[in-house]
Order: sequence, then C-alpha cells, then structure tokens
Amino acid sequence: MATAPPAGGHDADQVGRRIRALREERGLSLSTLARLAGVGKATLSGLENGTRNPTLETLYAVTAQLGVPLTAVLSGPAETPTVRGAAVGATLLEVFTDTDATYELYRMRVSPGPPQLSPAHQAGVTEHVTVFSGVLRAGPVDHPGTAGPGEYLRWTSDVPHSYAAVGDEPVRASLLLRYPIGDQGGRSAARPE
Amino acid sequence: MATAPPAGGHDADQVGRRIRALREERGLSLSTLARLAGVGKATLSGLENGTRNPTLETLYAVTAQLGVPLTAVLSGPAETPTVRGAAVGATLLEVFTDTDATYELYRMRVSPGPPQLSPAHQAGVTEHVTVFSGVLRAGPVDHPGTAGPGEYLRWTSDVPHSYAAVGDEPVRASLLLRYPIGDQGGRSAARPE
DNA sequence: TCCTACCGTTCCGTTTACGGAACGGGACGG
DNA sequence: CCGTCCCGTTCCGTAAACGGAACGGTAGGA
Repeated sequence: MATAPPAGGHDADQVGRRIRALREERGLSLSTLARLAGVGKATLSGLENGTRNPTLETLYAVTAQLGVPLTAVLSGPAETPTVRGAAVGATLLEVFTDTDATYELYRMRVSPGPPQLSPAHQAGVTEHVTVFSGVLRAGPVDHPGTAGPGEYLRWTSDVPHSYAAVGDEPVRASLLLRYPIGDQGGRSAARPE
Repeated sequence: MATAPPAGGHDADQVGRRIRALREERGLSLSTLARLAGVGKATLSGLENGTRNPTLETLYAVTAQLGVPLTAVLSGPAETPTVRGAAVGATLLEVFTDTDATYELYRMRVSPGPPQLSPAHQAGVTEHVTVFSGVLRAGPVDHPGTAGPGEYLRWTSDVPHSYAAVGDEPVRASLLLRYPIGDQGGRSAARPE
C-alpha cells in the first residue's frame, strides 16, 4: 500500500485540488504560500499535484496559513452520503456529543416530487430543520409543517415522517438529529465509502 | 519545524489519544488494529503516543479500519476556536457554499454573565441560531429575542448584536452564518478567530 | 512451575517525505 | 532583443516515517 505516492484508497490528490483551489481563491502563488506556511516549494507543489503523501504536520501548516480547518480539505471524500428514497439527499457534516445528547448534522437537499417517507427513529430523537432555499413540507406524516427560506421546523422523529418540496424548486436545508445520551446504537455500521 | 516528532503547532498527540480511545472502545488490541489496517505495530504505537508525525495515508488506513472519517480524529484540535468577549465560544464546524450563498456553521457556547457584543457584519448576512440547552437572549442590541432548548432565532447581522445566557445555566447552540454569494469580502477579513 | 499466547514498546534497516537549489518558461521593461 | 522577475516543476542530499523483528511483561493452561 505504501508503494505508489499518488494515493492509497483515500483520494489523496483530491486534497491537493482543494488546497490549490483555496490558494488560488486567495490570489496566492505557490511560492508565496510555501514561504508563508514555512514549507518547501517542492513540498507544496507535490502536495497539490498529489505526487506526495503529506505528513499531517505539513498539511496543517498549509491549511492553517490558508485559514481553514484541516477538515475543509479532507471533509469531501470522508463525508457519508445517505439517500432516503431517491430525491432526498442528506450529507453528514458532523457528529458531536454534548453532556446530554449526541447530535448529527446533515446538509440536505430535497428534489421536487412526491413526499419521501422516513421510518421512525428511536424514542426521544428530535429533528431540527432549517430551510435555506425553496419551500419544504415535512414532519410527522399526519401533521407536517411548512417552512420557507430562513424558517425552521422541528418534531420528534419517533413516528414515521415525510419530506416534500413545495413547488418545483429544490429545497436546501440543514437537518440536525438529536439523540438522547446513551442511545446512538452501533456506530461502525454506516462506515463511509 | 520538521525537527521534533511530537508536534509542530498542531496538537499531534491529541489525534493519537482519539485513535487510542476509538480502538479501545471497539475492544481491539494495538496489534490487531495494526494488522487489520495494514500498518506496522511500531507505526500505530508511535501514532497513538504522539511520537510520530503520521502520513495522511497512514492515518487514513487506521481511521478507515475504525470506521470513522478522518475528520473524527482531527476535528477537535483542528477547529478554529473563537472567543467573542470572554464568555462566548464559537467553534467552526464547517464551511460550505451553495449556488446562492456561503454558509459557516458554528457550535456555540455562551456562559452566564453580562451580554456579549458582536460588531456588525457585511450587509445581507443573516444569523440562524438553534438552542440545544439553556436559554439564550440574542439578536440586534435594540430588540433581541429569547429562545430555549429546541427553539430558534434569526436576524440580519448587519447591525451590532448581542448574546447572553438567561439564568445561570450555560447555553449551547448552533450558529449558522449565511453570506450572500459574491460577498464574503476579503476572504481572510471576516474569518473567525 | 513452565510453556504458550498475546499485549504494547523498542530497535533497526529501508523507504520516502522533506526543504534548498537549480531549472525551464512566460511577462513585463529597458 | 535581452535582462530581470516571478511563476511552478524537478533534482538531490538529508531527516524521519515506515514495517519487521526482537524485547520485556502479564495472563491463563497444562
């Protein structure tokens, strides 16, 4: 596995592409960024082109200089794409645990069409949806709510619930699932990729 | 910079601690995980103890075998901690761009005490706050709103605004900043931190 | 008690990521 | 036209991350 520099399962040069994009976004030359980040030009060049397998330290030096967290260049391929039905795509952004509950945050897209159903979750789970664009009709199947851009919906998801885009514009929203502590079940089940 | 193995600005052995925790959580021995992940025991041992500066490839091999995304072991120390005033901590979780806007999502904690002020952002920026625990009073300084667990606040943040915990319980919430596209200003200007 | 099995760490030779310097190429200015 | 500047890539010696093997320590079984 440690044979070819370019990759090894993980799409290594994807990281390079992101870094190059971020660098050019800021109008920095390779030489300049390398100097600011305190790494060699050869290193940065190889990193961006995916011909090297960077050290965590190197990667951090560069991303820190770019002003983004490490996750910004790694999150893409590591995300866990989920599809409920075919027209509802939800992408896991982050999981974090507080003293009282575990949270899963998703970015969500609902395409126009018939309502998409989602089965009941464990007891105590609540869903929080904030709509960014489009109009969403969602919630328990027997009494869903409607939300437009900037609006917010919330329900306990221990009953079957549905998602639908109102009108022909796709809906973009964030979805936050809140699992009371001690819940969450097995975690290794839904491994990415 | 590439001198001492342990770290170089980035808290490297924090990553090791997370990996060790994840491994033990699953009841795996170091030897077993090393074999499963296809890395040497020496490598994994050094990684967990923070005495090495792992390659992205190595780190991925291990996290993939543990069934977690790379971000799960990096998110902590790689996050950009922000302090507005002293009692409001906001941690950047994710930045993503849609067709119409750029979003920055923060996890937020407000400690009890006097209201914390935040200066105005660019025109068109909106803030969306969802409260998980505690009671938050926040919004434009002249007419803030109040939200309890599960509740939601939103305002346009082109005027000075404030955050305050109501009562003596700290507030935990998510904060979403929405920058209209083409805005974002000097990319590094309005960066948190 | 001794033997075996497995644990995690350490030793060590090999592989490779590292930064500095050299390089070719394009963009201006004299 | 040529000198200068900066771009990004390539060359190369050095430093260090890599995996395999050897090591000490702890259980559990014969």
